[in-house]
Amino acid sequence: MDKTFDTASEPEIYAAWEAAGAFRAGANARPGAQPYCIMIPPPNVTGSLHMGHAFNNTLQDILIRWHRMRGFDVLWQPGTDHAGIATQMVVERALARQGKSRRDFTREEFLRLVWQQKRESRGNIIGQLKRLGASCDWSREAFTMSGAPGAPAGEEGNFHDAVLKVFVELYRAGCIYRGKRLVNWDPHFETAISDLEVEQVETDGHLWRLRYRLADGLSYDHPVDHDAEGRPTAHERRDYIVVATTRPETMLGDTAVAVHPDDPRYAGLIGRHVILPLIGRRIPIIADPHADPAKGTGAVKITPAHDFNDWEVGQRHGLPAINVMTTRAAMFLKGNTDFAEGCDPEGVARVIEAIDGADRYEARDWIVRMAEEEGWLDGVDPDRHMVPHGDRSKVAIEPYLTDQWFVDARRLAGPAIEAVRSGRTRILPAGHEKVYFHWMENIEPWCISRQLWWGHQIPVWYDEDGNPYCAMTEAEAREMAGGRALTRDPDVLDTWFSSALWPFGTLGWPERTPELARYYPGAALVTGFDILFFWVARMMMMGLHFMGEVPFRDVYVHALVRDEKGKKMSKSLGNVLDPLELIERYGADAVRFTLASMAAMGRDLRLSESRIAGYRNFVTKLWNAARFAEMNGARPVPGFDPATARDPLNRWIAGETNRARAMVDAALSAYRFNDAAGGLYAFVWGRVCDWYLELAKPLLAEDHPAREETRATLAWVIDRCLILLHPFMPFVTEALWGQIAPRPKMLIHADWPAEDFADPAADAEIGWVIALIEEIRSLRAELNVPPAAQVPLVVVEAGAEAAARLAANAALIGRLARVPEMIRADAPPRGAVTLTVSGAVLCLPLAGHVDLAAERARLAKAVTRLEREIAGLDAKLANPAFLSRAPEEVVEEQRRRLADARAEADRLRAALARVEAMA
RNA sequence: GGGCGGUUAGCUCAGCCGGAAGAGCGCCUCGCUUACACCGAGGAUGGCGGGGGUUCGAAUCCCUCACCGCCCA
Repeated sequence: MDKTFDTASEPEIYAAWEAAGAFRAGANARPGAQPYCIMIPPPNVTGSLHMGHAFNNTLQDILIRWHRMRGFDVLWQPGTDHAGIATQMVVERALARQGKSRRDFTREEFLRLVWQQKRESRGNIIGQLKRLGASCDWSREAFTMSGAPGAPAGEEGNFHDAVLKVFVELYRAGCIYRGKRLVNWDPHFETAISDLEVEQVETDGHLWRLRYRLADGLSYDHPVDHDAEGRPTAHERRDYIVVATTRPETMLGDTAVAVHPDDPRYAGLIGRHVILPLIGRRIPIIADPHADPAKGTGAVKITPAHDFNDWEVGQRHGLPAINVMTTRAAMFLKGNTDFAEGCDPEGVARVIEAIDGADRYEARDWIVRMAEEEGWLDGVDPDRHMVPHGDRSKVAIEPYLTDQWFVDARRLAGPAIEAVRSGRTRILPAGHEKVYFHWMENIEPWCISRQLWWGHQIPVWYDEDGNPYCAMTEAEAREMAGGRALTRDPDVLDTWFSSALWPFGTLGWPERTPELARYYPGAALVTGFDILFFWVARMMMMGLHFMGEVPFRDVYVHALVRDEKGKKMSKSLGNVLDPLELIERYGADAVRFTLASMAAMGRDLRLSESRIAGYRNFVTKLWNAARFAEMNGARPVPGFDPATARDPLNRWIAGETNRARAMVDAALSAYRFNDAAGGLYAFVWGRVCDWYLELAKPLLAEDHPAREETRATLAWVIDRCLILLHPFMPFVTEALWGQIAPRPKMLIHADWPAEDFADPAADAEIGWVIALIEEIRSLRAELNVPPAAQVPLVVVEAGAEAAARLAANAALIGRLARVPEMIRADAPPRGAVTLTVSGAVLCLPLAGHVDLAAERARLAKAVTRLEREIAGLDAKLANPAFLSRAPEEVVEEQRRRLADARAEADRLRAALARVEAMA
């Protein structure tokens, strides 16, 4: 065996699992097994594996492998989603490099290109998941566009049917409708996006104050000074009203000015009119609570077609909505009759001349300049405010008035709220339930149409009069239309609309497949907090509506992976740790184990490379433990039961092993991955390697009577380590499993143990021996005894139990504590150092080696510490309130501690006295 | 503005249904003892963010303040 595990062999191991069909649904299931199903959060088909994916899929793989070994009927359903905007963007960018755009192609031609892109990209992310060790059933790989018209060979799933069926049924149930609404419009991609795809970005901008002249020669007194109570003390005569805005360019679409109904400053102006600068449109001054008297000037311009709040105001007051922009957020003025109506033709002509077709920001600059030149700019203040941006395009989104399709989410939300409230689906950590409820209870209509080509085209056809016919096929729609000529709605559905069907669409729905019956609902969903709304909430709604049952029992929401400084990893910050690079350097096992051990519930994790290196060392440690076993002839003995071992050491490690197994089971059942990983680390390194292997060395000597038993136990322990670690570190464990012995099954299908063995007497004995060895080592090191010095152990007093333990373990103690012999004596020899072990008085005669000053310091320090503890315990036990109110066992515990501390302090004081006598 | 989370050893973090402050990494001192130097042995290091309170007892529960982060307006 080599000295380290070669991580370059990980892909071969993966290939062996795949070749054996080890990941197939139901593989290793025991007869009558319960199903255990996890749906992978489908990564974007054009994406590549980032830390979040690595984390998310590591956790899923741990759960999956653990259940598979326990004999459940396991399905880990993999797949990708078609990521409408992102994928179309990839193809359009490639075309742009050739100086082409999608408009140079027909829709069918373009889609062929996208499918080609999909097939090329798909291998990326899937290959990366495989590199991580994800044991998904790849034979069932799904895709959210499978079976769509134009899908090439190999893409003939029926997901498209499922999506259309869901649309048609929701439409017929009245849960989907079309309407002209203000939507979040992405001017870069020229499509509507949903509320959730909008990011609010705090931006430094300005608040411009514009003077709108009052119509009809009107003027009013505006307060310009106030006394302490806020009563106006001075006024100014104005023939204009000042509105404050962060977006002057939208003024061309203004249809009112709003003031607060209770704002005394403007009370007299309500119902009057102003004349819009530049174009001379006459618009009313209205009273609406949307105007905030404390903000800006208290008067706001109202542009219903370009602002959500203004849209609401417009609805309340019956204002017209004038759209002044194109789908690219350039000014749309020429030939815009809504815009020109009622305006001064000269002004309109001038504005068209200056900024028609100009970008919204150029238009802003021009308008501000005009305001300055013409004297209607009242002032400018810097203003930091939130600007909505498209989460994909990163450009400022434009509220835009168009016809779009919406899901009446409110109707679907009810059952989804109830399911979590009643506990049919648990959200972990529970804190996220609150967030879920809050969002669900305030849910807004969901805009599901996208002005893209790549996606599920909306199954609605229109006749010449614009009447819609919603059906699964055009033929059906035509029948509904009485044979009239139809044209199909060109828009496609939001990708999340199809992802919402993932839990049942991947299992064959709308067909009633056996898989659907067996694996729905899933056991768990493992996902990041960021898509709780995008995805989880929508799966809940769709699952309940179409399956009548929740899509999963547990939702484990994990945290975000950040860089070591706590920053969110992002490409623009350049702080991205590439999981594949880390895997290349440290191996997938180390990366996985790191992620698992940092997966404390509900807390973000900061990933640092040194931590990964530490767990790479752990892989090596395990490897060398197995190597040690091999070198000592420890081979697995079929049917060996460590409960039959006689030596306490072997019985002890058997108990430790079973406790470790129980710990892992408990931790994983509660999704406490970090506890499981940390506990395994402590067990394998801290118990098995540091103690069992060392203590076993004497027993493995050629002539030792317990040799065979110890070999068998050692092999058994190593096997158990491999089994327990396998869900976390699948590669190195599988490699060792195969190397150690020929096996009937690969480790991935090994049976997870369930026995419950413990021998308290052996535990107590070995615990005592370990404590003694630690004590001796510690003393020698602190007193600067040369490592090579051989010092005997002097037994001054020993109870029956201690004497027996000493006798039985003399060889182990001698080797690990470097005491070649044990001597009996009636009193501590002069210059001997006393050990503190229970049930015996033992010393080390260090007269010749000891550094007296160091020893005196050591003892004095220990005595001081004990005295402090004794004083504290004394005070506690002297407190009548404590004695009467604290539980009996707690009081007892304190008494015991006090007695122990006193006894030890006495011993140390005696030792200190001897040292001082020698000095 | 509303909500949520964080503040524990030099660093990254556990512990938080209240009863002796923990891990990993780093650091210091020893050590090539035939599994492992990606190692072994030993060691140092903590007003558990500040202030109040509840309690016999608080890192853990309550209130409050400060700073940091996230989500929603």
